[in-house]
Amino acid sequence: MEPKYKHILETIKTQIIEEKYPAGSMLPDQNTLAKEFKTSRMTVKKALDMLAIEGFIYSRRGSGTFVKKNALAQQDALPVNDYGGLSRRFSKSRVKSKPIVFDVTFPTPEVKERLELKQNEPVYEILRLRLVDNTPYALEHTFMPISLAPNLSKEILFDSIYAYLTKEVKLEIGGAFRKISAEKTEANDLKYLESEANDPILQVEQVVYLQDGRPFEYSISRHPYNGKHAYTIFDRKK
Amino acid sequence: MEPKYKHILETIKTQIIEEKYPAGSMLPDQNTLAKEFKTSRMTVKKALDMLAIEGFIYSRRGSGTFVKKNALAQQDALPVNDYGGLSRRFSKSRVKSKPIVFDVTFPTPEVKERLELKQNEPVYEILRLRLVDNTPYALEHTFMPISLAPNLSKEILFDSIYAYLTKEVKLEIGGAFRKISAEKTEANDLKYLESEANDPILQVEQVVYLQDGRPFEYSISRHPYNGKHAYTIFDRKK
DNA sequence: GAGTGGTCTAGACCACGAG
DNA sequence: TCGTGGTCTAGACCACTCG
Repeated sequence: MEPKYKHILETIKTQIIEEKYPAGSMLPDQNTLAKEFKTSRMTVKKALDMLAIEGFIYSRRGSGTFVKKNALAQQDALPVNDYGGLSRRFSKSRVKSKPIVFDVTFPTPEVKERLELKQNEPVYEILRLRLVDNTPYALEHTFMPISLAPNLSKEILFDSIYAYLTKEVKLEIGGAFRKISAEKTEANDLKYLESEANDPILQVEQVVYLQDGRPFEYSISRHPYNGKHAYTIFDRKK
Repeated sequence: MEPKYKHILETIKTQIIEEKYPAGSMLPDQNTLAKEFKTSRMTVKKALDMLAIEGFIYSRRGSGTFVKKNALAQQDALPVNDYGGLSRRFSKSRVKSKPIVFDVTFPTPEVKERLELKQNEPVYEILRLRLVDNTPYALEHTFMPISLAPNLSKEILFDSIYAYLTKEVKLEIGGAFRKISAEKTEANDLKYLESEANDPILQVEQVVYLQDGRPFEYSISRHPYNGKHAYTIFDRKK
C-alpha cells in the first residue's frame, strides 16, 4: 500500500506540471487540502515538505505556499545524486565498456585511506574505457574492497558494475564524495581518450559510500576535452 | 522559542560527535527517546529524519536506527550547497577582490535566457579577479538583473556581493544550477590568473536562484591550474 | 512473537504576515 | 484581527526484521 502522503505529493506535482497550479500561484491552504484529500493536516504537510525539497514549491509562514517560478524546470532535472553511473544517464544500448586492467592487488596508502581499509585487505583494481556511441567518454580507474563483492568477474566489466552490485549483491548506495578538477593530459589519455597533447582533462575523483557509511568504491574518471564534457549539478537549499 | 525537535537533533548530534553513540552503534528506539526527551514519538521521528538527511544516521524498519560508519566525517563537511561564495570558504581577511569591469548593459541572448529576462531589461556586468592570500583564485564574470539590486555600487565589489545582497537587500537564496568543465586557457587567463599557455582551466558556470525560483545571478568563474583547485561535493541520497 | 520504524489521526497552540 | 504555516500531542495501526 502506497503511503497517503506520496499520493498527495504526486497529485499536486502533476497539477503543477499541467499548470493547473501555474508558476508563482498560491496553493490552497493546508486545511483545505486536508479536506480535499480526506486526510489530516499533518499528512498534507509532509507531502508539501517533500515537494519543497524537490524544488517545486516553497512555503512562508503567515502567507501561504507557492509554486516556484522555475518549478517546471524541475520535472526532468536529474536529482543531485546520480549514482548508477553511465548506464543511467544514457540508454543502455549506447554505452560500452572496454576493460583494460582487471586485477586484485594490495592498495596503495592513498587507496587504503580513501576506502578506510584495515591491515592489508586486498582490493580490485579496474581500469575501463567507457564509450558512448562508440566515442571515448571517460577513462575510469576504480578500486573496490574485495570483501564487499567477492564474486566480481571480468564479464561484468563489459556491462554495468553498478547494476550488478545493487541488483545482485543488493548493496545500497548512500552517497558520494566527489572532487572535480581540471588536469593536464597524460600518456593514457592520449592512448585511450584520443586526446591531443595540450587538451585539458576534466577529472572526477569520487568515493561512493553505502547507506551505513562504509566506503565501497574509490574511482578517478578522466574525461576528454571536446567542448561537450561538463559535470552538472542542481543544488537546493535545506 | 526553539522548536523541540531541533533541541533533540542537536543533543543527539553532539552525543554522536562525542562518541557517546559510537559509529555503527544503534540508537535507543524512538519510544525510549520520546520518554527521555519528554515528548511524543512524532517529534523524535522528525529529529531523526533530519539527522538522516544530514548524513549522521540511517534507519531500517524492523531493525533500528544506527550511527553511520562515517558519521564523524559529516560534522565539518560543508553542506552540498555553498552559497555566499569565497568569503564563507575562507576567512574574510584572506579574500580580496579586484574589480576589472563594472558596467550596466543590455544582455546578450545567452545571458537573457539564463536569467529568464523579458524584453530588454538591463543587467549589471561585473568582471572581478578574486584573490586568496594575494594569489589569483578565480576570474569571475557575473551578470545580474538590475531590478533585483538597484543600488549596487562599485565600492561593494571590493567586498562580498553576497553579503550585501542577503543582508542589506534581504534576498533569500534558494538554489543553484552549476556546470563544471575543463577549458583551454584564454587571453584573460594569461593576463589576470597568471596562467601559462597550455594550462587547463577549471570553469564553473552557475545560475543562482532565489527561494521563489527567479534567477538572480549568472556567472562564469575560471580557476587557474596549480594542482590545488578542485570543486568538491558531498552528496547524500534522498 | 516481540520489537523496531513508517505512517496517520484529530485535534491543539503558537508565530508570522498582511490588511 | 484573521488566515496562514510550523510545531506538537497521545494515541493508533501497520510493515518489516530477527530470533
